[in-house]
Amino acid sequence: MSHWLVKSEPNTYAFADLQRDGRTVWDGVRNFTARGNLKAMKSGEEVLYYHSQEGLAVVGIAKVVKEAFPDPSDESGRFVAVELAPVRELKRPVALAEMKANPKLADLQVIRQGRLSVSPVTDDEWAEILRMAEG
DNA sequence: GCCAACGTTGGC
DNA sequence: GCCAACGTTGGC
Repeated sequence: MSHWLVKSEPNTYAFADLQRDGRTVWDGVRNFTARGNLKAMKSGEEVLYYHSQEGLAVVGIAKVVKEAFPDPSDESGRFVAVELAPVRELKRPVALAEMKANPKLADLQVIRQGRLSVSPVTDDEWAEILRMAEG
């Protein structure tokens, strides 16, 4: 099972919106690296939910409930979407600044490549972020 | 609000 | 196929 991280601007679609909706189509990704990551997601895999622009923290865990399919918002047919459902809110948000300050997370892809909206998280990184959130 | 980083587009 | 120009993202 792989783990992932997705970014969303909370004033556009916050984790609370996902909790309210129950599930959502994760569309609008227009970056080929991110597309590759979306295509690699398998049902049931868990995803860290990061708030960009405002919050700047991982706030919750979601899971993949539908694997990659053509992005309904993309007329070119080149991009894909998945569906995500909420798992739970973290006990405590883990801020980007904390992750940057943690040597165990030095290779976290979202830190190394800040603009990537969908990125993989290794098992060790996943465990470390959850430890930071929940002890 | 600014600016750096970087991915995509399009002309050649 | 290269590369300059452009647009967008996202942290600060």
